[in-house]
Amino acid sequence: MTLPIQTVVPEVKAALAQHPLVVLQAPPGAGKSTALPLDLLHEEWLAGQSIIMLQPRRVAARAVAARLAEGLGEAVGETVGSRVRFESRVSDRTRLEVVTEGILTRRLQRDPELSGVGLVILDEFHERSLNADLALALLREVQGALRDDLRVLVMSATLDPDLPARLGAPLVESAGRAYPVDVRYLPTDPTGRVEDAVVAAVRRALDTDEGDILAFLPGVREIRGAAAQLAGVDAAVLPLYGDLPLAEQRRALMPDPGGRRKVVLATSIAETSLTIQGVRVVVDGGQSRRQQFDPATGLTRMVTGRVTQDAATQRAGRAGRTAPGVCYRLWSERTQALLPAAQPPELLMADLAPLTLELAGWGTTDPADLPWLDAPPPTRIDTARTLLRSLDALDDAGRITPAGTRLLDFPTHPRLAHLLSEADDAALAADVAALLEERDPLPPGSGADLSERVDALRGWRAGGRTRGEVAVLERVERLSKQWRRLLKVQPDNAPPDPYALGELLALAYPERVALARESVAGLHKGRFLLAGGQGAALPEGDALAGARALAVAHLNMTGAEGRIFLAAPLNPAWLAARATWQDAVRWDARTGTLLAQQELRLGALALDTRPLREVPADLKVKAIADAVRAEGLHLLTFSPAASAFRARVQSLREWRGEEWPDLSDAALLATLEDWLGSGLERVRTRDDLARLDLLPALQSLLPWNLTRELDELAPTHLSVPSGSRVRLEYRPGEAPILAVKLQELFGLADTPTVNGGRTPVLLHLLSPAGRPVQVTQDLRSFWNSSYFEVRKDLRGRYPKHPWPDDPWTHEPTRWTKRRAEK
DNA sequence: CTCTCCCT
Repeated sequence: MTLPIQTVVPEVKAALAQHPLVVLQAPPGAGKSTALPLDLLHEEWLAGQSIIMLQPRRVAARAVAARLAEGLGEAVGETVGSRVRFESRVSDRTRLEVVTEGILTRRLQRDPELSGVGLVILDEFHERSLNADLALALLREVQGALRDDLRVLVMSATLDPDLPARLGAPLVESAGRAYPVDVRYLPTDPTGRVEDAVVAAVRRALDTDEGDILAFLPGVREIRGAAAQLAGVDAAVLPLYGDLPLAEQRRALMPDPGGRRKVVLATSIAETSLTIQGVRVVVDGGQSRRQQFDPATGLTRMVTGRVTQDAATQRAGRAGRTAPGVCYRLWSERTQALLPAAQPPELLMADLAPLTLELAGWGTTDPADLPWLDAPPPTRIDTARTLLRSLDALDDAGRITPAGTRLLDFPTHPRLAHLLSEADDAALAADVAALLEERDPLPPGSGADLSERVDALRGWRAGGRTRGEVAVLERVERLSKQWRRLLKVQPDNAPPDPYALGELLALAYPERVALARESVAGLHKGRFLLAGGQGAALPEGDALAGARALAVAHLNMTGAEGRIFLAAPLNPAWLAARATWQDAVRWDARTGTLLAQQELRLGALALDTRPLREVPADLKVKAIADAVRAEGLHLLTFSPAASAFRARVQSLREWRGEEWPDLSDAALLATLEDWLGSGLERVRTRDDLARLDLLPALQSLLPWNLTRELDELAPTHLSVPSGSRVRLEYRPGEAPILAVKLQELFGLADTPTVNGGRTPVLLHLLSPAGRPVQVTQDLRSFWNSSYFEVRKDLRGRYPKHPWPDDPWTHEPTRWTKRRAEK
């Protein structure tokens, strides 16, 4: 029986002969992983060099290598080899090496030219794993700079019409091989529990359909709930998820030994990684749970969301592997159209500290320089750099340090690599690093103390009593053994010093060393402040609650306060030895006073305080300036004279340009230290602030050569015909107001001006009692017309004041008629 | 009741 891929093999060969980068799209069952690579081994352009094929999972890498070797009638390790973590099966004869993605990254670090390799195949590229994206970026850089003969074949199981164009690569398409699957939509209440809906659909399928049933749920909790509800049905109900011991996984994958129908309740592990025999019905609950990195806390957390279209297609396809099948989707056809097409690439969601360190080791200080398909977000890179600097792995320019280069020798997260490379007790470091990487071997509710886990591991390894889950302990021990080999140290089964555990954790999580908050009566102890500034609490009644200081390994930030799941006590003296005395000068907004002391600080933690005898002036000025910026300019009092000065200068800035300083609220706030600095040195309280005389400080902002121009162009007062000097009211952006009794202006034709004659004032003409009767900028037309109406209204009310028939010739006066006659 | 999946 020929495989669909075989019809396009000549096309793939021709494309690779001419292009360094080729995209192959082929659905599941085409044979692209298990047949095609063997056909490429003897191509002329390969020049006798070997092929590396990447797989995202270890199980898949081993299985694919086995199928390929079988195709040649050989065993793995001859022409076809495989290499995954903990297991290498290659020989001198190996020409095709199936490896997991991280292996290639390591190999590129050691040998950037990838000597002896002519072709790299990236399988399952549609998954867009972080390591696949990194591998592609590095390989394209190698092609451009070092190896123009190196070829890359990108293989994808789903159709992405943009991919070839975005890579500038030709596309080869192949058909797949699958039986038809009848997709039926069964909308359910989206506010209900997903396990209830799945259980109902499974019961229905047991009645109406034939064959085994595979149901998708978001996680272990929902799987357990559904399994409990299905306990009575006439079928074998089997859970399937990644953390399940291997024997139980096998029970879900194999036909039921008793010949009963199977109902497999699975997480997304059954989408691609594992194939279940005999499935004819898929029930898709429509949810999936994924990890998301939160740069604000440096933590990854689990997020449950809607399934994506490409994942739903994969899930449905599981019903058609061996015969025609049915897929029940527990949502509506309308919802289906609204689902996102695919998950974002892992690179955009993940913790980028490992990637950033790899790239620094590669010599790339700015990851943006690589030819990415989707570039890693710069803010995430910044977060990663901050962490890596705190681990002494990068310098301020983003270059890798000698200590950082040592971290790359440990194939694990840089945090754990730092723990391993800097620890005094290497045997303990190996155990702790392994425990931190694996799932908790102890059951839920076992408390947060790391030493309980170390005891469990060491007790089990010494052959004493066993606490915890053996399958997990075995995985932990396998990791620990790898670290012991690298560190050249023998295992140690003695009980460790608890403080030594805390110090190890502090190497990996420096921002999570924590100090107990002062306990408030009635509230439970065990609340801590982390050096990173976040608050976190131990579970109620935890044995660690009495500790003064902790090093926290695992926590979850749900609300304002995090929950601590794994930690070790820390000697407060150890913290103090790493802290530094710092002058702390702060404005206390509550009391409105300046607080000045010295604090023994480590990040957000203050371990001790002592009085500060002499307060450095610059710190004081900055603290008060920050307080004014936080609370607002109203903390200061602008006297009428100071306000008038600001208004005059601001008016001139509007009229004459930016040679006049900016005295707006925003500008004054931004430059507080400059113009008010020396004044702030004497301030201790909010009242001191309010009493500051701002006028001299504001005047200092005006260049000396403009002080005379200020008085000429924007005088404070104008003289009027009566002889009075009348105050002007300046309003930036508008004409200044001259408010004056109209009798004082008799005979004046032209409206007075400021700004060197360019800006007429706005006259507020007042009654003898000082009430405005007319607002005008045209005095001449006032005397000629409206004056007479005003006169008619007011003559009777103010008979002692002059109201002449001819305002042009009457003597201007500020007095009544009798006083004027005297 | 933190915990989908995976990797050096």
